[in-house]
Amino acid sequence: MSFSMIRGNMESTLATRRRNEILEAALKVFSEKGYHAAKIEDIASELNMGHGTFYRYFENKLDIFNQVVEEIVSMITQLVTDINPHEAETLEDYRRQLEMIGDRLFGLFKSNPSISRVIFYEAFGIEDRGLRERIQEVFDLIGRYIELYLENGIARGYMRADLHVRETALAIGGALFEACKRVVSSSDPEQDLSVWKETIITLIIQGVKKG
Amino acid sequence: MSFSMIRGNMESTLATRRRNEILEAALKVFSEKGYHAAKIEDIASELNMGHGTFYRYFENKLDIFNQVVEEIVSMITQLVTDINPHEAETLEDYRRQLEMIGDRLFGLFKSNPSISRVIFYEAFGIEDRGLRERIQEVFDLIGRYIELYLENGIARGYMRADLHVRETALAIGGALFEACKRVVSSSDPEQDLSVWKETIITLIIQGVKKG
Amino acid sequence: MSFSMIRGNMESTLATRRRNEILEAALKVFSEKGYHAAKIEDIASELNMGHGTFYRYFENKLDIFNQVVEEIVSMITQLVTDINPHEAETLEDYRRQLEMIGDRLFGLFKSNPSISRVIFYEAFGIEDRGLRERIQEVFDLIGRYIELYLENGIARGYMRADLHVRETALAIGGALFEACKRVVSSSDPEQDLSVWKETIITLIIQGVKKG
Amino acid sequence: MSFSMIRGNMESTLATRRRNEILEAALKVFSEKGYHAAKIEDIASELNMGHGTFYRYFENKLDIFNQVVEEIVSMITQLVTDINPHEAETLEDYRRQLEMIGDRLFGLFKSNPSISRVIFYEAFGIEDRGLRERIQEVFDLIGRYIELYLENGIARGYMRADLHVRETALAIGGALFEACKRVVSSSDPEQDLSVWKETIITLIIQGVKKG
DNA sequence: AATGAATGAGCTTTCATTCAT
DNA sequence: CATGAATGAAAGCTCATTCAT
Repeated sequence: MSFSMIRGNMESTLATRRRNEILEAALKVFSEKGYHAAKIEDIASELNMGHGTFYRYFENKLDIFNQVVEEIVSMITQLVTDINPHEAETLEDYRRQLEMIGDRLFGLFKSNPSISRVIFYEAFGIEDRGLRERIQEVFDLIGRYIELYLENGIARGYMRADLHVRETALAIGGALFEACKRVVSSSDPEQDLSVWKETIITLIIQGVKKG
Repeated sequence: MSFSMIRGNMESTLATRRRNEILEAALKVFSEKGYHAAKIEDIASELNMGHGTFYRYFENKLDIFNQVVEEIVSMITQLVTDINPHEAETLEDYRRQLEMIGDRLFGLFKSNPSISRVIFYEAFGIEDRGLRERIQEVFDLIGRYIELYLENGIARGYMRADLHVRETALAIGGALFEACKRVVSSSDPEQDLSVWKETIITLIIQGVKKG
Repeated sequence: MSFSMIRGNMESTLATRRRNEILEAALKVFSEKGYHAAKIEDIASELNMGHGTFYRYFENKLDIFNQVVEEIVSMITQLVTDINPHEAETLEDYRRQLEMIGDRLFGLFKSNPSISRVIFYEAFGIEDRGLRERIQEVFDLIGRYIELYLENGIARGYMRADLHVRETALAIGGALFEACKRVVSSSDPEQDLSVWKETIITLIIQGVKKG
Repeated sequence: MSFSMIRGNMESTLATRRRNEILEAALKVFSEKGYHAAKIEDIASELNMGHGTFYRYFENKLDIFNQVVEEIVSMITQLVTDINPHEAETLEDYRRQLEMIGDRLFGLFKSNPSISRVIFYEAFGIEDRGLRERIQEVFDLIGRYIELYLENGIARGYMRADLHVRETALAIGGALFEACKRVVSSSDPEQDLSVWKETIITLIIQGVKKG
């Protein structure tokens, strides 16, 4: 699955197609080698392309990495904001929403495992304030959405009113991302996905306590 | 708090003391600039030391980063393995253990904030299989310890027997690390720490469900 | 004033017209940015023309610079050779000739200030023996013409017979070019031009000595 | 003759000696190849030195060129400001001063012909405002000194009071530099120098007019 | 004829590492 | 042991030139 497909980009001049190819190749190379070890040459030869060509489409190495991250960020954002946090009227509804999000996030990462490697690992090694902030933003966004779910649950009366919503949301986010990482690198992702979904959802809803 | 102090290293020839100073300086520099932006020169001048001297104590740049990470890993390991997972006889005991771990982990990261920056962020940007695995190991170790707590809880009968212990443990780990990151970078760490402890513990034990 | 106008080029196929446009644009760009900083792309976009087109009219970058210089050289040559050094029968005639040359040279440089910037400054930065020699030639040509004036003056008896004509001619050339540079870059060229003409002519004819 | 000798630099740590060697080599290379064609590698191999070493002593290519120019500028400045324009009481004194300046300027350029090539030719091809201004400054300085001579001559009564001193000074400067260029590149410099001195001085003092 | 996408030689610059002092 | 001058591999980036369309 390519960036352009996911974005539903229908217009595809030769130039934009080329651009997307390079973006795709860069994602692959960055995820395999990491930002610093990746050479522009590597990206270019991935496409049997002269490395000078790269610079017709992107300013420089940091520029393309930013854009790769931007693509990923916008995919995740779309995926997260797509579900209405206020819809869930019961705990059961909520559980279904959680499952849906898990499926989607995992679907995204599985469609192109490079995405998870870049967003969860490689992106942290770059000393660029803007980039760091952009990545923080997406994690924060997810956090804020989880907050909305919790607030909705509290308002509807099926969640405890004394929750620290922000912290609880971030904690759930942490657990969620751990699940994503593990499932993506699993040897039996389908099986693991279902176990993880059950685990996360149960943990969130009931905790570990008996009864 | 220095590495050597934490490790309780009593023997301190001139050479080992120097080594520890360099390790300390390297931790600082790596955490401030990141692995790639950090120059050997930076580490050396932190100690008003010729940068050639560096190579009398460490093989090369990757070597010292590995050792910095190793120090951190062993601190965390010690801290985690220090508590006996089988001691907690009741849910209340367990809650106390969780609090203790939270305090300790946070104490470690707060004593030297560079530690958290390196272990949570900088360490990911390096393309070195051995290093990656070493870091994964420490997260896995923590996961395994949390597993032991869960198994103990199940055996003692105060936790649900149908938990996927491994996955639940990793999920808890994910939430825990998120908490650590947030508290460390908080503007009011003490206040936040107590909120986070309550949040995490409540989430783990009861989940979000009302009642 | 364009190159073609000055050369009085009447035949103008589409191709030669295009060629002249490019030459014109190149003069502008070279004078603004200097040879090395000027990109073929810059010249092309000056004409809203694809930069590939450039190579239909000129061999390469050095080629067009040479031709730009050639145009300038031939303008100056024409201007200088246009006056007959043997016409001046008296010192007064000579003074009038000098004035005329000053007016013309300055007129040329003022009609297109790029010309002076290229010939006096940019042309020196290029490492191309042929080009250097071509430029030297035009300065030498002017020198030789000034020689002819001097020889004529000596023959007619109104100049000192013991002049080192070659060196005196070159010295006068040096003073003349300095005047050109200063007038061209002056904030009040008309005023400066008349002062400079008087200065140069007086210096040449009488020197600085009183009486 | 080296930069350091001329500057009378007595202190010569290993570092400053190295620096001067590089400056010297750079002067040679820049004068032979021109700024743009000169590679850092060329300067380095001139000294059988790794090209990385260059960067221990100079920021970058433009930096060293600036410093080469700065050395030249300060030599010329020293040489020019060394003679007191108010000393000449008679035209004969003035003539002797002119001769002295000619000898010195020529002596400088002859001691290291690269100097004249850099200051008269190569320095013009660089697109760097600061550099251009610095070079203009030295030419202007010489102009201002010549002005002082003229003003002194007028005050003493041996020069015409109606001279445009500034313009006359610059014109003389133009002639003077032309002489320098020619003598430096002459095949018989000694002979040419004496002819040129006589020519310039005669031209300045008497002009070309008979009687 | 006109175009501009593609190319890669060629440059500058950095910095981990070495080693003579 | 300590030093820091020297090194050169290695990478990013530019832009004149080519050539398929």
